[in-house]
Amino acid sequence: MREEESNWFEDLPSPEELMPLSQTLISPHLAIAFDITNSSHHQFPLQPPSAAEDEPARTLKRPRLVWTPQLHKRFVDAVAHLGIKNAVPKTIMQLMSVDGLTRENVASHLQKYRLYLKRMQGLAGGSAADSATDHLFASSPVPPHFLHPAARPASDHYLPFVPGLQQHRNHLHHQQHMAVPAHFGSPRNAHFELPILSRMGASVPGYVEDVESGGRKVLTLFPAGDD
DNA sequence: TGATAAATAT
DNA sequence: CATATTTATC
Repeated sequence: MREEESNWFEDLPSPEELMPLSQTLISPHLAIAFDITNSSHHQFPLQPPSAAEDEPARTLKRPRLVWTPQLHKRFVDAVAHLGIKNAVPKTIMQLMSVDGLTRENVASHLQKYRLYLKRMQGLAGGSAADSATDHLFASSPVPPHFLHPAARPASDHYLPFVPGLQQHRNHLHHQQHMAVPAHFGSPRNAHFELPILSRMGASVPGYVEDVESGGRKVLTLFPAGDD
């Protein structure tokens, strides 16, 4: 009964501000389990033949975002270069320039990341054993400035880090189609459309793949380049 | 069923 | 924007 979910795209940065990377949408399991990307087939979401209705991106609820280690790496990198002061969700999101990534996503992740840093401070020098919870965060090295209360002055920038500066030749290995999961073929699962790709203005070769995992739709952003 | 991650609400 | 709470996923 909520019709107010049609505001996710309003946070989308302008194409000019955006430095779209090559992101691939794949199933979380495969993304995390393997370090490979695998685009299945069409770059376009499955669309019902002769279906008059489209443009569902406006009213559909966005699938859960899965933070891959690579994506988190990019997040940390952005925060590091921005500095703690400027490391606000909006700025981080803009610097990351990951298509499909919303400010809410970054804000939520930032919250967890801060708690992670705080928790890590408490156990500094002692046992830094990750309790299987910080796996994601542990995957990426934490800049020293993060743990320091007043380590660096306000006018400090790690690096310029201009969006588009790290333009690597993101080679999307969309060669092989992903292996079909054992439990593929969910009985009753609606299909969701990928929103942003369409409006990116042909800037990003991102691939869209809607995957139902055992009955739930999950969206995974999979950065292929950088570092 | 519980724990964790992400989303959503305040 | 930060924090708290709720929801979904593992």
